[in-house]
Amino acid sequence: MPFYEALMGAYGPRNWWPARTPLEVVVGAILTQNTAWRNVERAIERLRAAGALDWSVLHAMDAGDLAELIRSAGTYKVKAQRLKNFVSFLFERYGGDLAGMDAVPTPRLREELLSISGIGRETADAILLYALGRPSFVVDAYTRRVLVRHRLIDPDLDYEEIKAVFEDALPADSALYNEYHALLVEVGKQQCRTRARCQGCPLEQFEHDEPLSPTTGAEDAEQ
DNA sequence: GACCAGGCACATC
DNA sequence: GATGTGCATGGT
Repeated sequence: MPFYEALMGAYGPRNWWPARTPLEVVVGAILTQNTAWRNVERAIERLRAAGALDWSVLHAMDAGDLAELIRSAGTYKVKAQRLKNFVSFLFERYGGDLAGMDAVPTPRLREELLSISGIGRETADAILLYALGRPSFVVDAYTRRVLVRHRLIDPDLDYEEIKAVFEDALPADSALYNEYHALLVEVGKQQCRTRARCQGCPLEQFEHDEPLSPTTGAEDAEQ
């Protein structure tokens, strides 16, 4: 698995997602939409101070009050409603407990999450992977940018197609997906940001027709 | 002051 | 199906 190992060798385990509980992962996944993580952390700390990191509290809270608490995360009125949408879904369908989802197969659960207004593909996959431990690969702006810049994928693949590149190539292992995505974010943050060639990038050798990286490692999955 | 940051829904063509 | 726009804060 050279591509993965190149990243792992360069950065080591990342220990993503930076949240304490599954609830915080869900909240963070919604708040970080088009937003720097630092601003999300501030919002989560305000929620914690307000005692609002609790499904029942969030369920009972007025959307306007919630919006004020998460102001630092930007687009706060929109995100407050999106959080409320998720919490309503959680109570209506699963009794206000994420554990209620345990018996639901991942593909169906993903469809259910996508049916919630404000939960798109990346947010749904982040919740599935990082809050629920499901093997659902997360594709984000960094993933796309890094892979396109190193010519490992066609630039006009859409979200689901990029996701499939990984999921078809890798064993359905949530710990692996977790680490892989975290590593892609790390290299995306540090490299590949400008149009200039990535000097010293751990992926520098993975250009042009290098063996399509994410697929290496597939061998273990098949059979 | 422009531009970006771990998107998404909605309108429009 | 593809593209454009609003949402809105905080860092560089």
